[in-house]
Amino acid sequence: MTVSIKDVARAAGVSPATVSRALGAGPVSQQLRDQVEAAVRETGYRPNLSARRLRSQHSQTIGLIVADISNPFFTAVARAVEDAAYQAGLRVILCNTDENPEREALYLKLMEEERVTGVIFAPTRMTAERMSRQPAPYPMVLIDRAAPGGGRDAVVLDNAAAAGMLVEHLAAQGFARIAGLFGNASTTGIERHAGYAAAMRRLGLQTAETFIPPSIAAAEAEIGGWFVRGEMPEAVIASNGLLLLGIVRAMRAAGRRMPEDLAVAGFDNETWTELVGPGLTVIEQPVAEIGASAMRLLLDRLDAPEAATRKVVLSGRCVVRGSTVRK
Amino acid sequence: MTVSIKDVARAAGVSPATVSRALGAGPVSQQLRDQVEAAVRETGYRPNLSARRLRSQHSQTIGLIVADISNPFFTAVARAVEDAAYQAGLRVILCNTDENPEREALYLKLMEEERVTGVIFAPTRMTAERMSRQPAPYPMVLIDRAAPGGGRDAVVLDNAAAAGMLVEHLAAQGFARIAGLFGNASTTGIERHAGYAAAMRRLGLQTAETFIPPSIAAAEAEIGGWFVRGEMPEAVIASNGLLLLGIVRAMRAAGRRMPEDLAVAGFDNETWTELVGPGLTVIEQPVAEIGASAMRLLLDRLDAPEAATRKVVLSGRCVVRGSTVRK
DNA sequence: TTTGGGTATGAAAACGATTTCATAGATTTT
DNA sequence: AAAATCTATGAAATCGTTTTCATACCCAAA
Repeated sequence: MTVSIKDVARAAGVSPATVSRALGAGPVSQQLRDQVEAAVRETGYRPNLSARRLRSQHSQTIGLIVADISNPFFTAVARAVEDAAYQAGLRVILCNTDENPEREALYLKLMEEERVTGVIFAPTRMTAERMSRQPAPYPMVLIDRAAPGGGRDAVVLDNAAAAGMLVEHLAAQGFARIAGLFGNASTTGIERHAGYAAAMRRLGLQTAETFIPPSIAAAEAEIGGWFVRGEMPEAVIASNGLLLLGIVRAMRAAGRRMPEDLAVAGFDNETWTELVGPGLTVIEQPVAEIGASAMRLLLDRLDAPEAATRKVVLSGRCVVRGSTVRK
Repeated sequence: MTVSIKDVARAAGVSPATVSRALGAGPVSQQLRDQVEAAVRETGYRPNLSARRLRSQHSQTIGLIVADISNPFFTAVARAVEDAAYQAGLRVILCNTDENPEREALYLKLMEEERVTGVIFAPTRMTAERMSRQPAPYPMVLIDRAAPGGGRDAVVLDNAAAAGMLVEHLAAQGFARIAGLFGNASTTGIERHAGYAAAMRRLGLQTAETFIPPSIAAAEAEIGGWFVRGEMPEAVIASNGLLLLGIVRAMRAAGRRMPEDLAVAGFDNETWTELVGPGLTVIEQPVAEIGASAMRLLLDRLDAPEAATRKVVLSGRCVVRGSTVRK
């Protein structure tokens, strides 16, 4: 039924080995090369990647495991990774864990069974901790969230500094009671909180932090509660795009205005952040550079499996908009 | 180096065939089954999917080729497809073409080489036309955009009806000069235009349509031009999320208000549409159902390769918000 | 002229699993 | 008790490639 390299060999009047060499980079005379090419067209031959991978023992494939494919941050990073991988002649298997440790384990195992060359992975906090202890069965680069203790190659944002930038900007605008809303599932939430707390302390301000699950609904409920109970800060920082969205929703529902009723700042410069209300002040991450750096680290790791682990820390950019600027 | 089924067999004191059967569904005594299980743990064995697929001649994998992974419509559909595929014991390879026919061709070929069981595909207009002529080398279901002439299984929105709903809603609100902005790369743009034109004719109104590339920048430039030249309609319909975003941007840049200066309606109920200005009136697509239906069609097709092709047409829902409601 | 070293090619082994086929033993039927 | 049927297991073939190994040829060097 399916046409194999043998059929092509027969059609071209050569041996299977020659077909393989002609299709690859082997030494084959121009004449036979042409014959093979013609036979391929004639027979409609398509190489079988499973057979190729099995025999040659390398998959030319990397895995990219992200926490949430509907988060623009990850789609942007994925795009950069794909571009770089394509340049290097590698294919990418994209997997989405939905921040679910079970699915993380599932995909990590699957990558092993696919015999991937390497993996780029954005783990939940739980799995990140495990990562720093266990050795991986394949080269791995962590993105967005690093393993505590740093036993792994990683590319991350300078989360503490970025959170500090937001606090300082808000303080400079005259806000003193600055609250923080942090995701409790990833290490970024922890780090951003640390940066927030440090900056507040530096400025002699009192912290007011809340850790919640990284969902729109959780943030909306939390802020809604503040309104109901009347315990309002002057400003609030959200540690990711989902929480930011929840805050905006809650404010609309309650008919409050930014920044008069509550100044709002957050992370991730998604397309819509410039369009709601007076525009939202956010930290913009260098998404393309994160993806490209991760790929670089992975390729380097393939060359030198035993080299010391490296951690690339990139800086965010503070995009100031109306949501934090007093008129 | 790598541990194979033979190593497990040796460790368990049985033949490789028995290991294979124990791991799969073969008839094996409980005692040997336990021995094998212990040997697997002991050796750290992981099956080699390439070998398995090569021998068993089925990949248990489907391809999902979408036009733009950063479009929430496609991420939502992808999620539904993945869930359904997982239920059916199939894996999904997700590919992103960026509306680029070259990348479409690349991935279609790759799917062949991966020997996928089937493919779910959202083609550009150009490729959709080719699809209706050429037979596919594997079962295929089109989503979002159908092949003209309908030689393929497909799941689509009733685009004409949906566009008609928007026109009628706007007309009912008292808008008469209703312009339309349509993407020129996909069949959806064409169909939505047809629905728009038909509804306008029905209502005795004059059409004013523009076809542009599906990008934020293109829409922004187009609308910006209208403002500059002062040739403003009362309302505008955008045929997809990107164009809608461009319109909103142009209006903010020019300091215009919705719906006073221009009523705005569009497609795709993305999270941010409820948050900008007075909220945007949009057609909400049944994304989960689209993904689930596509998977259903594909599974049916696998069962009955020669059955007549089917086209599932789903209805959109009109979500009315402030951008089209006169106060 | 003989020898040596490339070079292009084919035959056959190998990759790691599944599956067919054969067989020994247990169980049922006559 | 003999024959027939099942059942669990192992040996070996097989999937479609790539890669080693052997070989025949050609050309340059001795």
